[in-house]
Amino acid sequence: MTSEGARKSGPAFGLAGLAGLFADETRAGFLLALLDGRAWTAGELARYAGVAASTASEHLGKLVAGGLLAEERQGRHRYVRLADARVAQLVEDLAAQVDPAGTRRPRTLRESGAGAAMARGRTCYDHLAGRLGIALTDAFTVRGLLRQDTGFALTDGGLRWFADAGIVLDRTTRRPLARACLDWTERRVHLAGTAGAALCRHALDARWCVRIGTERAVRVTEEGERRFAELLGVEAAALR
Amino acid sequence: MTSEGARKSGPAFGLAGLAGLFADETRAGFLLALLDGRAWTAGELARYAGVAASTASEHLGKLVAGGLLAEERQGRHRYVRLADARVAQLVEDLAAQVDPAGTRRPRTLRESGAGAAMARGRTCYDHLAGRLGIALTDAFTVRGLLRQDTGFALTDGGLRWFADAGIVLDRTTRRPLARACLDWTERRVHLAGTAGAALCRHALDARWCVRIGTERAVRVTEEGERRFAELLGVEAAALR
DNA sequence: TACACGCTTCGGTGACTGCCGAAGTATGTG
DNA sequence: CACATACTTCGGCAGTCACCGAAGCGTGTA
Repeated sequence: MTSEGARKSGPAFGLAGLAGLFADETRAGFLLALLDGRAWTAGELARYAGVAASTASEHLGKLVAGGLLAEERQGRHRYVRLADARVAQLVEDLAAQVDPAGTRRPRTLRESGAGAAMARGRTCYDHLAGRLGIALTDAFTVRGLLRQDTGFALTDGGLRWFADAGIVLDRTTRRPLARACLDWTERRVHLAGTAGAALCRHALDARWCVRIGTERAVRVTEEGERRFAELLGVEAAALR
Repeated sequence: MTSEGARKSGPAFGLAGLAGLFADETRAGFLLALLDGRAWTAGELARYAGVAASTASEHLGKLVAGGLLAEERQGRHRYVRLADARVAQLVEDLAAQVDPAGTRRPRTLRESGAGAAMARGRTCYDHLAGRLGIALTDAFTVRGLLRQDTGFALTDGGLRWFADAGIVLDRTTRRPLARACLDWTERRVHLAGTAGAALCRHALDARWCVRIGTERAVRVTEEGERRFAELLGVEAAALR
């Protein structure tokens, strides 16, 4: 059974084939790194994972062929990012299944500096996560904008909230408006889906939050504290 | 880096380790077979997958050690089943990501006899799936019992429906009451979660549905047709 | 007690795969 | 046109892993 040539952008051959793409430490590291939603170059990923450029190149070839990554060539750079929100969700789901036991303690410890900022607030693919994401999600819930007791869905009040805040929700896609994403450092769910993405995008555009450095950590600005207090009744202290 | 002895019921070492458990055709076949929610013996799985008993035994050891399967020894039999609903969901999610392209056409064709019954109605771990599951989910939705436009959650009317039907929902667990499960033959979502499981259990207990043979296919009884029409306004034709 | 059966353990084998460095190609720069 | 940079391809190596059959162990049956 030889390779038969790259199947056209299709997903891997089967459950086992798909899982095989995740089943290598280096590739898994790539995917987790790419969970920040940004595009990385092949070289960045190679250095990040500590492998030779040639090795990274081969891994990227498999991930792209398997449909997990999208690539974009710009000059001599090869930018890759997660193919879509479905893939991001899959990576999250797998990671959430794994981390419950806290298998990553050493790493959490090692990077305690950057780790603290990441725990406070960060992006998870295209929505807000960390304590920030959870605080906002909790605020939505207690104010009756988000219903979590019988599933996970925005209420009519929630729809109004987005409209009032001037955040447009694209309701034409097949992606769910609201979905729960399990934060694997906090073990709590936060708002993902179209609404989570729109909120995150708006928060960054309006500078309610800003990215810290090149990592996916984010910090709430003073403007953000004011707006979150005003619109959701969230105390500033909960965002720090 | 040797095995260091089986980690106590803990999940696999990391994302890559977990994925590695799925990344073998035989093990993946086991997991998909076990998606019926029943307990299989080691021998049954070995014959099903077409491998030697010794090979199956080794695979089961890994799956159990990785926390994906629960085992129960009875005399000279070793029964295994999916460890819990979280694992079942993970298998579903992976499978759903893979099948979009219809990679399994040949198999669908080969078993067209049993396949037709499976497409009509079946269980997916602990809830109803196939056209039956989708028809019921649609009925819930159009009657305002289930909200899918802003996420996926039962409405208050939905809670009343379950109460009126005499189906008790266990709301003490951390498992969500309602979740969407993507059916990978129909490419449509259907009701899973605590409510989906309770509905399925009740439907089987009350003989609204009966299992066909040893497979996971189910058929709606005449009593079931009456009750589904009465309680949800579903036409009998939609259930056949 | 003898035998059948289900499962497990063990040794060996073949295939696969991740890794590297070296050489090659394409792109941007002095 | 050289030269540096980013990536890819190739050959080779080493480790891992799925597989089998044979032998062993424990359970249920004649």
